[in-house]
Amino acid sequence: MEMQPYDPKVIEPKWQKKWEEAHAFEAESDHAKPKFYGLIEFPYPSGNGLHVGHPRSNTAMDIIARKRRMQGYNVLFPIGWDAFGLPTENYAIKNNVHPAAVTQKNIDHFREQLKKIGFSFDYSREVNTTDPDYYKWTQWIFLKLFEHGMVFRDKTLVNYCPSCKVVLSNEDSQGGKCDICHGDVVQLPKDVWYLRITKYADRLLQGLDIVDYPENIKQQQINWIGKSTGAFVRFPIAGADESLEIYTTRPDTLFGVTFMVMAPEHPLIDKYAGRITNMDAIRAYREECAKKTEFERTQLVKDKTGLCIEGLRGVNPLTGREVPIFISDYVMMGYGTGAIMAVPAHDQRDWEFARKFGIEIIQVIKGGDIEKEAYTGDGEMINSGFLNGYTNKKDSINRVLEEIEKKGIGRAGVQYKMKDWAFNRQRYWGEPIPLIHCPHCGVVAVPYEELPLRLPDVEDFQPGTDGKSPLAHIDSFVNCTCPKCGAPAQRETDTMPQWAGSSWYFLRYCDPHNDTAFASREELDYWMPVDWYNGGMEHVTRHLLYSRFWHKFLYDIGEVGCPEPYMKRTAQGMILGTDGEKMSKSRGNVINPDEIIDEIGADAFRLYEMFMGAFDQAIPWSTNGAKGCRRFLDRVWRLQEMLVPGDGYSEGLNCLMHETVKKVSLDYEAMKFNTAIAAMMTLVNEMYAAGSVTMGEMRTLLLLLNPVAPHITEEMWERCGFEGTMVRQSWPTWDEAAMVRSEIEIAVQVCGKVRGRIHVPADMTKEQAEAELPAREDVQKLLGGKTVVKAIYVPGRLLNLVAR
RNA sequence: GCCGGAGUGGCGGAAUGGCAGACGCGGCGGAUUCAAAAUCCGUUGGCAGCGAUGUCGUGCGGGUUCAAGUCCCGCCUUCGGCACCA
Repeated sequence: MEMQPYDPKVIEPKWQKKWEEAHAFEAESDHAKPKFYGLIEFPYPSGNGLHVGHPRSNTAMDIIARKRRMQGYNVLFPIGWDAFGLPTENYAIKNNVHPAAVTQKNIDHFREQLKKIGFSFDYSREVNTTDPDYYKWTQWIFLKLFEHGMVFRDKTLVNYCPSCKVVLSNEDSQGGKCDICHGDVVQLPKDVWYLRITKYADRLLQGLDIVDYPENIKQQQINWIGKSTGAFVRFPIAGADESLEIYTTRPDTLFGVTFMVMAPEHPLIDKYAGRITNMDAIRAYREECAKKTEFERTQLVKDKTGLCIEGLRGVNPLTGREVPIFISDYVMMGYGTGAIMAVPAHDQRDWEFARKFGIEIIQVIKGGDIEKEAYTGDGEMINSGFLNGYTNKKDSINRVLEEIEKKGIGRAGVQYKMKDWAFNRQRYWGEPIPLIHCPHCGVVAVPYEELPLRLPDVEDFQPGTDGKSPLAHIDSFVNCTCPKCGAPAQRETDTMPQWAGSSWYFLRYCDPHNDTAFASREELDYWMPVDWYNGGMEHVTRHLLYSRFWHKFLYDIGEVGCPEPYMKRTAQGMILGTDGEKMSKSRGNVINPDEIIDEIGADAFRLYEMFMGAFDQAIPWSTNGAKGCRRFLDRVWRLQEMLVPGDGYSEGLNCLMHETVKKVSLDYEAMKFNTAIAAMMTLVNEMYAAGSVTMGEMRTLLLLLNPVAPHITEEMWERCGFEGTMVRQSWPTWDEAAMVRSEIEIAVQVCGKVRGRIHVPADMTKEQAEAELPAREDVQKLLGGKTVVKAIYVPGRLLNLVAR
């Protein structure tokens, strides 16, 4: 009988429908079972539809989730939509439609695309951040943060994107570029709502010790948090009743201070404007600095600019020595105290500044050549009063800190590069911030029972030129009464950033339909923490940090039971265009997943995305490579023609079967999908070489391949007449004993070079082999008359003969 | 400048210190076909040789070792992240 050819267009929809009807992938309510919570970053449903990067991340977790089900776990593998955000809002403005309508359309399109790839998501737990039933709880958590003093308003210099017309957090403006439109960000003084993430800086660092993240992700977070230890020291201002406080990591160099520097925006300058004799020049310099873009300020580091503040002098609190105070934009207002003590002998930036302005350089640590550059190494302390003779940096820092505290001129302290999270956006398509401005009571929280505070319908989503959110123009939204005193009051009109909804969505998945809590504690305690979270590297210093922060806060107020949300994090590499460049519309190198699936089927598409290279590395797309994966599935399909009876493994394939089960099982766990698939390809090649496949061999092969290629394996499972569907079969096991061969082939090296191969008994010991093998005839032949000095036998591998 | 990766055939990439190049793509030869596609079989790192075989080969220069793609020291190139962070 002629066998039907492999036709994914028929079998893929067939099985997708069957799975859906059987609710095959819905998490079970049975809390007695061991659980596995696998998570992928929920997508932003953009108008462009799915790109080939989504399936790479999703397939990887899908493989793990499917394997876990077969291992007997109760698996939660959810999906949802991170749907607030500017691209949708901008599209809505441009096309004159409501963002909610755009969002719904995009979500429907995404869901349809994901279903076509056969991911084993639990669609019954879908969440959507723009759904009022969801953002009610985003607002609820915000109010909890507010209640606990974690929300504050401050007028400071903030990152502002003139093109998107929004204030951005530090995380959203890395490198001085807007994260949304990639345009230049400017610094403006603005009144902004902040979340006190810096209060959690230390905890966010410590938490990294108990989680399983790749080292580079940990490092990036550590660098972003940027903790440094040092000291705050007050330098009295000569002739005034006030001090200029500085932060330094090198208090041991206090005796080498020859000047001080303030940031251009430092408030003390205005306070003493009357005493400063060159205030006009100072004002001119400040204006010059304000005009510089982030790029100019950071890239032109070679040439330091600045100006001496005439009429203000600082006094070194340890030596009594008077030093000049400068203003310069190499000191930032946003870090430390906005002022520094300058030690040109031992800090390269101070050294360059001193050289330019002809300031004295006093060496206090022996070493280097301070005529050429600052010496930042260790050495014996000199010119440093009570510190003279100290040779250990730690000791001298401890000694000087002791002295500073004794004299009451400062204290030890820490600083972080991370800043508080600028949290409000002047845009429409986000969660309304549930706060009310009352003329009598100040800022008042919207009562919990009034949540969700819904987004009002508006005609015009365009942000105002006045820097206000579109909501500010809706009187019916803005005007309200104060919940405290009943007086007429006004609502906050800014919305939350896109990162708000994604900071806790993994909690909602645990209990997505709960309308009395964001999730019940019982469900949270069962499912949390997330066992395995896969996503992209671009979220390491944004979403990953923000959500850890929210989670730790919820933990502190007793709402969740675990201190870290994600036990294990992995990250996939980016898929590049066939030209090796990042995919982009403008380059015209975008691969459309729909077209690939249409051509080779979803299973081959999944297979190729996992096979193309190391999972965590960037990799260019290869059209032929993808076809090769389809070819492999065709070969698997045709194995049906070679089926012979037998539940076990045939003698010739027995070893390889066990080896492959082991290899594939371990490689999936390590996300080494490429080598797992290679092992299955080798097995299939050997089956062809053998000319027949037993039922038992077929069964195992289908089980191993199922997580990667679920449709074809289900279809073949059915055609082979195996029981049930594959979803809840048991994962195959291997037997180490079965993998031992009686005789093995090893390489023979002479002086480290391979000269030939011989067969030896597998159970030969090292001693035995080294004593007996050199004398063997086939070994002697390879020696070419040389005399063996030493023999080294590596069991199962090789024999190396050192010979003369 | 700092932090973290990566440099291996024509290409994507494999290799607990132990036979470099698994697996796939591409190429070449053959079978099948009227022909092509598809499929199947064989072959495929460079150089020399009809051949067995020899020889050179994992970015560069040293080193450790019986044995180095892998470990150590010193560089180069490249990608990603941060960056005047006191």
